[in-house]
Amino acid sequence: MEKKAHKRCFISGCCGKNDKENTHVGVFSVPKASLAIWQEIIPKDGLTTSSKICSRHFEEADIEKGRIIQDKFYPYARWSLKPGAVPKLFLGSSISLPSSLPNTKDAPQKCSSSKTVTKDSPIVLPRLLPKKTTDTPCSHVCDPNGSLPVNGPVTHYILLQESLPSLTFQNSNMNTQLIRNGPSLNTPSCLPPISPIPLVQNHNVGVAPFTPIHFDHDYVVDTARPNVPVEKGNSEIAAPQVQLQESLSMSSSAVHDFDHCYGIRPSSSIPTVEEPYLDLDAVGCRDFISGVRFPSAEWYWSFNERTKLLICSCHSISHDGVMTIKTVRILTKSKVELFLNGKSIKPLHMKFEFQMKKELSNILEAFHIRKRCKGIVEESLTDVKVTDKCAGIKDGNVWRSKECLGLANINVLCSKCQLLKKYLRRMKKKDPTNSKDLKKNYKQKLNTSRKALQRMKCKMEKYSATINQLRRERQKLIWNDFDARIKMLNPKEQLVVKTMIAKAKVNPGRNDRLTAMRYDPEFLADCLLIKQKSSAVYKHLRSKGILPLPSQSTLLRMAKKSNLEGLNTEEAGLVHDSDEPHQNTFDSDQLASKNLLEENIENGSPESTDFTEAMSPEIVLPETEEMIVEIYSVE
DNA sequence: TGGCCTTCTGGTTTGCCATT
DNA sequence: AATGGCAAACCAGAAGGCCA
Repeated sequence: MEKKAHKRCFISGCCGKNDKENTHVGVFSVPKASLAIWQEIIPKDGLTTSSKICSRHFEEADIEKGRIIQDKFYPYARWSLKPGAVPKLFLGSSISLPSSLPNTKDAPQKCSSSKTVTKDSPIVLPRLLPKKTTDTPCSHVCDPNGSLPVNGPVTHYILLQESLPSLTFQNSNMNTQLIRNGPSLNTPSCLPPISPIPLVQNHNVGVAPFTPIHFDHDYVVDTARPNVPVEKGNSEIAAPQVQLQESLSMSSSAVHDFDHCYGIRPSSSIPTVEEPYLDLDAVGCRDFISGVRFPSAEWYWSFNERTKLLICSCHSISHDGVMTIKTVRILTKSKVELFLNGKSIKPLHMKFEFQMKKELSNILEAFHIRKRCKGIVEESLTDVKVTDKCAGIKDGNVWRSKECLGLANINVLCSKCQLLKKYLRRMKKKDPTNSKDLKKNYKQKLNTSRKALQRMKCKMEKYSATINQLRRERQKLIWNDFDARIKMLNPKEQLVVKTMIAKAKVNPGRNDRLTAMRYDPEFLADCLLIKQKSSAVYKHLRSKGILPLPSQSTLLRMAKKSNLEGLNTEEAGLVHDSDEPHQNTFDSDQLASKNLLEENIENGSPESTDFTEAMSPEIVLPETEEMIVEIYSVE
């Protein structure tokens, strides 16, 4: 659909909008404020505010096509001209841009981009342009399938970075030809020589192809080895086996593959009797026992002719009703074995050999005197918890050693049970649950812990005081240095830093609002100036935290207040100290604003005709100008 | 072809809330 | 009560679309 003429560019008649290749071409209206300037620049008569000028007549820098946020470009749906932008390119009325002509719509649009003028070039006026170019609307036609013939001076090119590695270069006097995927591109000789990029064999990896490789670990994977029999030549392995075989009296011909070598000894419990057993008849037995004195009347002899067993026994019943049977068996003519309730015992400090009958009588006497080990009957030890490794056995409320000797020593316990008793007492101390006075122990522990806690608190207070003192000293040093450095800044910079510090001291309320923040009036005045110059910049500076700027409503209230107070600029803090040797960073801006205001006055601005008259409160000025007048009226 | 309307964008004003 | 902050409503200018 052909664009209507009134929407075409006033200068070239191009359509604007999107061309055939969907390349966006903006069309701008003539700003009212710039109409007079544009009429002077554009030689064609009849330019009105309703006229449209396409973007091809403006430099790229004058067109806002989007914004960059965090290094990412976000294009505007509608392009706009920057303030003060004027058309500079192809301003001749008779010229028609190649890609914008209605009758050359099929011409590729990319050519137009190559026909523009570089920024360093002067403004191209109509007289500098070719008088007649309509016959050859595009002097160089882009052929996407072939090479690009250049019939005229080419001003600039776009080099694709990703194409560089695959390019080869062919130098010539005038042009350098770039070959990329078949089609060749001509580049001017003015372009700097492009050094070929070394090809890297690794794909997409910046690693040198011959970088030596170092492994962190060395693994040797070996195949599974069969179970090899032990060779006889290996003495380290074979020796234990031989030893084992010898110890076990096993056949030496057998081959074994043992992991461990254990030596098994014969039991030592088998009594080795060197002397022959007592072999007496009744008469001989009577002769043997004659002359042996009994320790008491309970003792008596007994002899079994069949088994040739000669024993001397004693049955006694204790006061608690426990029967004890002590037996002395005559093994040989010089050895005896003692039994207690049928169990062989070997009490300490007793003899088991004798030479004379008197010595046998002494053995019986000693055996008679010795009392039976009663076991550990202490009530406090009945509930002691022991491990499985304990050598004691609990029978009812009586502890007894597994190796109880049967006969007590001096006390009522044998030596084994005596040891067990000590052990049980130790376990009782270790196990607090076995303690009767558990509550007492806990109280003692509690008191001990309280005392320890008190000591720790005292230490902590002492250390805290030390830490706080060190912190204060450190802070003092920091602030001294900080103050010294701040004083090196100019007053405006000091004000900014102080405002930042004040903002940092404010406790953020709900929603992180710094409602307790109080700005310096002078700082607020500067903020208002920034806001008046560019609201977008102000928002950016504030949102990004570049400067500690107040909210817009704050600025507005401040401005209103200053107006309501009868332009009392000093109270409103809008006046800069004229005696200040350092000029703040906005002085140049204020000067520019002042100049602009004066220009408006000279041009017959309806607000005022004289600068001094603008100070009069009767004259109603826009707030922004009023602020500027306030500032410079004092200066 | 000119004018009107819609849409988009940025700026301003207002009201409400929270904190000191 | 004073102050700061935020969000929504409102307004203005410019770009683009539509229509007689």
